Amino acid sequence: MTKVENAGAVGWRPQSMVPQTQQAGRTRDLSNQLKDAGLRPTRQRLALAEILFGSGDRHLTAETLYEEARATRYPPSLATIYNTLNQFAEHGLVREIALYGSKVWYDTKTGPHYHFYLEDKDELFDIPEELVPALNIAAPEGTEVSGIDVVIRLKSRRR
Amino acid sequence: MTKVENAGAVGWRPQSMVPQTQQAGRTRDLSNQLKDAGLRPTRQRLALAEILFGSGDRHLTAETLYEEARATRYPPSLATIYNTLNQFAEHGLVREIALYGSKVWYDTKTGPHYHFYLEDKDELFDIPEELVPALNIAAPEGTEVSGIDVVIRLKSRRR
DNA sequence: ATTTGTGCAAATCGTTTGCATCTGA
DNA sequence: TCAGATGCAAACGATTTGCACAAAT
Repeated sequence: MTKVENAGAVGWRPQSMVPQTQQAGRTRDLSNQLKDAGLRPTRQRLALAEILFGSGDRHLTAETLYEEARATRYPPSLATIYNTLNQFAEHGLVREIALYGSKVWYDTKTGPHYHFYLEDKDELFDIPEELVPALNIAAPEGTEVSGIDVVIRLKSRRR
Repeated sequence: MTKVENAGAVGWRPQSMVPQTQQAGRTRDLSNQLKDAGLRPTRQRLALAEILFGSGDRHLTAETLYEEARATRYPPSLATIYNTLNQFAEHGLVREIALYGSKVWYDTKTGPHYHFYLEDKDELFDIPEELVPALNIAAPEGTEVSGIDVVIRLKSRRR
């Protein structure tokens, strides 16, 4: 990754958390959502926002998003996908997810919650709230918690 | 990373877990430890094993290990460092740690436990057992837990 | 004598960046 | 008008791989 600067956009944070006008995601709304987050609603950003926030919560990688976006009216270049995802993350519209050193995943659900990662299928999904016990671990002296990442890796039960 | 095959060596696992003759890590022991794990005790592997298991638990990246290994009698090439770490991981001598997309970390402590990651310093360390509540989350139908990764990110408390 | 490991350099993969060109306010 | 976006291709950093050579059994 090599992104020391942008280190502020990972995991959930107590902070901001822009209101996410899910559903009824008309362009108007998405446009405002972007503005509220301090981002200019450009064509490609709207295209991506539509994909990301148009329907329920999503878990995807830059590559996945790129593929989906190719079908839209203003398909962004791969570079723009990366740039945009980073910006969205910086502005709290999506959150990054910690996984093994390969690709970075993005989650449109920004609040605190944990994940299941299905190894065989390379799929990521939320762990239902009710299954998660509160994880109240005291931070060491002089530090404070900036985020908590929990990933439970799963494999299909061997026959 | 691009390592779909070797996907079996991550995180803690209920399985094997070769006995780790910590302390008193004489070459003899290390050599046997490697043999027990099914790996030929070559010079460079011994050099790495010495660094990894010679003293207490360690958390490091390929780069870190490479640097330390340069000082030994048979300094392995960077490629060998990577190959060896992968092998060690596959054979349960070390475990990989899930962090944000940059480098992969390795932990010489293979049993189940979680981590604190100090963002400012790019340092990783264990969370003391007693602070960790058991995380008993039921795996979805047709799957079984293959590993649990918990990382609590910390930042120095802002003055 | 075989099999396995090692080193080097080249190759890959995910991601970032420089720069000339567009676009939204 | 003009700061901010976008696209492209080149640059990058971490990791893997192909192949000729060396070492372990």
